[in-house]
Amino acid sequence: LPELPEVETVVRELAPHLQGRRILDVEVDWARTIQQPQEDIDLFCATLCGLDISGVTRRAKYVILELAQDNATPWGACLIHLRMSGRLVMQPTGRPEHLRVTWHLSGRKTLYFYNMRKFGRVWVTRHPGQVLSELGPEPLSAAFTLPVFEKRISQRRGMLKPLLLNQQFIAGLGNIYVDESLFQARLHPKRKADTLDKEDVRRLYEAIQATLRQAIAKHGTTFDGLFVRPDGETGRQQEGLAVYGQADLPCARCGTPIERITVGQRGTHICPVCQPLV
DNA sequence: ATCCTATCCTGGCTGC
DNA sequence: TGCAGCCAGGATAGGA
Repeated sequence: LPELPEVETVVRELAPHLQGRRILDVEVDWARTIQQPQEDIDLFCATLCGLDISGVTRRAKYVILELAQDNATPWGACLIHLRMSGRLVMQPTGRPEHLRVTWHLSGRKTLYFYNMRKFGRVWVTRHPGQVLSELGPEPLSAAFTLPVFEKRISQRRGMLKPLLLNQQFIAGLGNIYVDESLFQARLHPKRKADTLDKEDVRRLYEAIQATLRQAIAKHGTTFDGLFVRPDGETGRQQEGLAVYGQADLPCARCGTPIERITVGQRGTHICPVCQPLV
């Protein structure tokens, strides 16, 4: 399930293929993929054609294809959100199933967007900041300091897990890395944000960053076969997961079987001993 | 602010 | 074996 580390992996590995290339033609095979201009395939394609990809970056779980005219004048961006099952790859899978968008580029390169469950969305906009305006801070950015996190969390009272999944509170975490971060911080996902002391908050802050950094270093998690890298390879972080998908297996810290519970209607994995609900 | 439900989707699994 | 029904999961919307 693509979260921040998976999207970061996609961006890093796509960039050398896409940077500086011109968009020659675009095909859309499922109109509802196009979020902006909403479901207007012809306008979407006409807008993109002729523009150049000047950079490939990330914000939260969005891939950002920065666009320019004549490789010089900034124009705007094409945003791609993979949601559950989206894949951005540089070669076709051999089967046309689930192919939603195709970008034909200069230099005989082609970018394919596959999306089995049709949740993924694509935007083309002159003002990407407007689409991204509601997102919370980037957890690995220099601006996301411990004092910033302390202040934000002190203003909340809800359960930790739904809070960390809230993209307006902090951007980029999903089900896997929230569970992993809470385990590493030894905090129960149902703990209320206003019951944490300063040391709890510090551990959570460190755990979020460490969890994301390690996952990026391992090129993301391919847990269910959904996430693949642009070259078709899988991630490696699934081998390093401590709790996610580890139900009934012994906790690496204390040996107690990992439990799968439900928190905020979401499947959740914990060690009941290491993460007590005080 | 917080919490719950519904919606969007399909492949895979469960149970009869 | 076959098939209906359920579930996961990111994000958002609407109601309590």
